[in-house]
Amino acid sequence: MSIFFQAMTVWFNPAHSIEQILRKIAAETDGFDSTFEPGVRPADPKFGDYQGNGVLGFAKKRGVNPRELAQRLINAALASEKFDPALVELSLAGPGFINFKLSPLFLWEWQLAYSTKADYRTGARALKDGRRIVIDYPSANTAKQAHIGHLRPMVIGQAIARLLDFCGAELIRDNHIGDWGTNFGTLIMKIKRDAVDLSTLEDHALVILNEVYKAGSAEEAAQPELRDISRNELVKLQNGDSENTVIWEQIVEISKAAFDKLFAQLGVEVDVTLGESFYRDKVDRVYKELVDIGLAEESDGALVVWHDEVKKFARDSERPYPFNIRKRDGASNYASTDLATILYRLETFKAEEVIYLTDARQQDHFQQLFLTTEKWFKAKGYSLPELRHVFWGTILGSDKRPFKTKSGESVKLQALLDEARSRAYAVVTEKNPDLPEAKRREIAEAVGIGAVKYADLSSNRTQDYVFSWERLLSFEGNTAPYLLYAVARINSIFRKVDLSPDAPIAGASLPETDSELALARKLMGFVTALELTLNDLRPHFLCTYLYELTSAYSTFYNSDKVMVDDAAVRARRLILCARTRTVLMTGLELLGIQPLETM
RNA sequence: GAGGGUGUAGCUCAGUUGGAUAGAGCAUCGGUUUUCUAAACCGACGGUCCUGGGUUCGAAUCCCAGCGCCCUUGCCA
Repeated sequence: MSIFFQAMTVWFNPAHSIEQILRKIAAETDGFDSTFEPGVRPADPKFGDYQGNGVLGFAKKRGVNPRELAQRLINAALASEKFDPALVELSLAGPGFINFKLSPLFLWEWQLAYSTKADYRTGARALKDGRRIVIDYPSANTAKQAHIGHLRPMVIGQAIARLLDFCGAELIRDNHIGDWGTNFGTLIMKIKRDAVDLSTLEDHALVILNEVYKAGSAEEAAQPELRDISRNELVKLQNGDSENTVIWEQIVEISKAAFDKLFAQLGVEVDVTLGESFYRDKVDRVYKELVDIGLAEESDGALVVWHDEVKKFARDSERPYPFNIRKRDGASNYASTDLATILYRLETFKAEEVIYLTDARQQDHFQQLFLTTEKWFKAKGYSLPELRHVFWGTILGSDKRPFKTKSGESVKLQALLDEARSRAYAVVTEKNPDLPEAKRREIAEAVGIGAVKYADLSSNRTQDYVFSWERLLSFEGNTAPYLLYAVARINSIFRKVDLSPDAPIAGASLPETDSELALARKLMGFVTALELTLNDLRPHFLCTYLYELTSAYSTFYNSDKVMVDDAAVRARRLILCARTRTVLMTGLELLGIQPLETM
């Protein structure tokens, strides 16, 4: 690095640093003031690495020539000596853009300064520095076999949790299971009617429970008088009846055991499991406080909260739509327990932020929940955590209808995972018939499960997406196999040269070829990708980045041979391989996908 | 009726929140291997960004009015 510019170190996050420096310089430059926002963002590589657009809007408001103003800022920036010309080049372009082009020296210094996962982690920690966040996931329901609808909360929730953790949040993963709902009345009714002995069911217990519930519901539909019995069983349970409590405990245990099996396969981690039942003695305080502050009132025998300022929820709207927090029969519902849960998370976990993960259909519920909480906490003087609802669309089949089996049943999650494994195994066997079977099984596990996860993460979560085995297991395009394959090829190179990918590599020259430079640039983009992903909690930003990085690597791999005779060239290419491997592996792990040594 | 999501290449999807000539993958056509894993790479073809107005230096992106599809809309979660 130039000795004349000792103030300038290689910025971990260049867009941020350039933005900050420019803001400071502008404040001391004629024609600007402290309201000036430089607007620095990544640029199309043909223009540079970053561009600043802020001058355009600023100049327009003041009726001055944007090009002249931008030039003045460039001059001031150069005079400040904050921009070492050996590292970054500034230029004026178009109607008043400022382009920043990083030199090969900068790109290289960056690779040398930030080389390990720990380095990235250290840099990323600033993003959520110590913030106490409760993430509500995957919040499975009980007494029901998991189906494809349970995939997204597990996969998306896991990715977001890992990301928050990586970026420095103090995270509590709270599995808020649905273990206290109306369905237990029906279940207990049917279990008693048929004298089902839950303790003898063993492995297939959940399947039986699933069928018991279905049969029970069907009978209720046919014989409405059974509903009263079910309702009574629920009331008895809620009042602590010992016989019903034993049955309830068995059901919950069976459900948890089944979900634990899926969690293990999908890598879902949970810190606490506090289901709805945990809050059964905490809802009375909610009713009391909401009534005391005049927020909740009786309506048709139920206790409800009206939000008249929102058209849809107002009491005088065409279809009244209150937030029902206690049912007419006095039983709690998920609004009651959700409210009690927020209070608990504030008082016990000291949550500064609570993130809920559910599908898009529950948006009304969360809007009402958040509105109610805001008013309630304000009236009581409780501090209000930031409340976020992270939602997603439906998984569709090729007919654009929700993904179903050929017979029209919902696809069981276990069956989906098994099919992913067997399809991946078939492909591995076709491509690498000589590998031992155990090895092929191991690869199929990572590729199959990884592919299903990646398909779920790589498109914008708020939209529905079309599920296609052929596409998600393809090695072309934005897929897990494509990314995993790149990692495997890098590993192969290091085996060939007999070096550890994590070992320091000395004697490298600066990158020169187009594909080396493009790859080095892309590697720096990891920070921006993390930031973007975190802001909106949309994992597909990270996926898109990893795909682009892999694509840049593949181009490099095909055009620039690593194992060449020139030691300096070979060293720099090995460094690029090592960095690509680190970023890809770090990114894949954040997404919950296990990288492979070989494929 | 109200609210939310959505509409971009034949198909599946991106598009860093208003920036420069709208991008990928698949499909189609053509090319690359005595070279580190060809499960790869390179190139060509392909666009009324649903329609019509508006805002401005600049719009796929923002505002208004329509149209299409999906979802939600009182005691399931």
